[in-house]
Amino acid sequence: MPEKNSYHHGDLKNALIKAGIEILSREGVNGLSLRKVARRAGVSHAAPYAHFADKQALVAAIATDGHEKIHAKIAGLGERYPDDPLRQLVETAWAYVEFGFEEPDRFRITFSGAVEKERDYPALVEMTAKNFGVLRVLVARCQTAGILNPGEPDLMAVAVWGLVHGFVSLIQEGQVSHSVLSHHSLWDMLIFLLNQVSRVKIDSQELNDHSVTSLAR
Amino acid sequence: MPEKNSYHHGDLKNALIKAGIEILSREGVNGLSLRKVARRAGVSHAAPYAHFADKQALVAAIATDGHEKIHAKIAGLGERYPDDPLRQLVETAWAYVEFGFEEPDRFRITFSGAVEKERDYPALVEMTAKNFGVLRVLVARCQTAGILNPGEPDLMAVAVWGLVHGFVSLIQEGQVSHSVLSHHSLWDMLIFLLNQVSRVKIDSQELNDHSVTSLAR
DNA sequence: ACCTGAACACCGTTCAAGT
DNA sequence: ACCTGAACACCGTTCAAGT
Repeated sequence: MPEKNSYHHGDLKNALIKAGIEILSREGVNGLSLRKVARRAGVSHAAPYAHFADKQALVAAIATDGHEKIHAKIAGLGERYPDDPLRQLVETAWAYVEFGFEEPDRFRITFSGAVEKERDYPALVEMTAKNFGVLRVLVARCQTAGILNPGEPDLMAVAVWGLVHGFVSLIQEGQVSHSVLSHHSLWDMLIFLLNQVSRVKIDSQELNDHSVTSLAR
Repeated sequence: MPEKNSYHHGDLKNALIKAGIEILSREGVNGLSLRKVARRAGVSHAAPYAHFADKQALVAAIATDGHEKIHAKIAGLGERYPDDPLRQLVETAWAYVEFGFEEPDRFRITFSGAVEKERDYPALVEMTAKNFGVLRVLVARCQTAGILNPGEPDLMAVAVWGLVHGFVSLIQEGQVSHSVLSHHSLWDMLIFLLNQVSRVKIDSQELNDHSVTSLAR
């Protein structure tokens, strides 16, 4: 779709975001540089400045893209599992875990503050609020159905999000000992965590399509 | 205590760690550079390489120091509040929250994976395990006392840690909306979270010496 | 054993100039 | 409007040489 004009790129902005995500997954957060991104997109190292104010702005765009990916994963769960808010909650949490383990560095940039001043990037703030909104509605629905503990939905949403986010982060950053990890699958651990905030017993075997066990870090 | 010999520093290694922590709190993670650290310690930019293999090694030393600070805060709570594991748990969680908000960048380096390969730094791994050990023992004690939900202590410790860690991280990285933050104090939010994993009702007013409300980010 | 100074490859950012 | 090339200040790391 981009015009391959020799001089003008056509859609350099999106090409830079895409190149940034690729470098991120290959070389990690520390390996991401504007000059590498430009090189990979086939332009000079000063070209990105026509589309992004600075490196932070590109990072913010990558973070926004990450939120969009999460949104695409969880937005349709309401229709896919109608009248089953528990299932929706579990699948939402699992989507979060999957994102964290499949693309750890992208996850880090998206959720773990690679962007210094979020409020300077309205698109990022908006996507963050959008995803939190989806979670809050889902949490409220689970509370009405007697699945989740009562309490203010905003706080309960923060609790559920924090629980899953902390879980993914701690494992990802190598804070959880190998012995704990070797005795439990990610799926079983997640279900254990969700049972903490749940009023009904969530059975780990209820659906075993999520049999991710190894971490190999 | 360090000999102020004109040429030899005496205890440059610790001086570099200290200088690094200071730069961290003044200029943030992105502002931390080996050359700045050397400058602040009053040595040439190549001098640190006599004590640290590379920048990662200095960062690992700073992270280890952060774990030591946390350990100093929580290790004595057992004697300070004997026969009151609930109180010990709440104070431990609060110490974690305090560390996160008083020194956000140091917290980030300590817990949020600034160190790429932890297993290359045995002192860091050891301190991480030590702090997790304190938490696990405390959690097990709370379970015996009927305060925390039952379940394997290792998993339950990960759940409690993840809950608090995720809470601190999400707020710190600006992921939690301003409207949620303006309606609840950090203390009340933490108590709400801990009530999720608790079998007894933890009263927020039980002790109100922790009246931290403003965030002003 | 501990530290310095020069050197190298890399980076973010700016700016006049080209298309 | 979009991109290039040179320039500047900064960084991590290495290494021969000094104390």
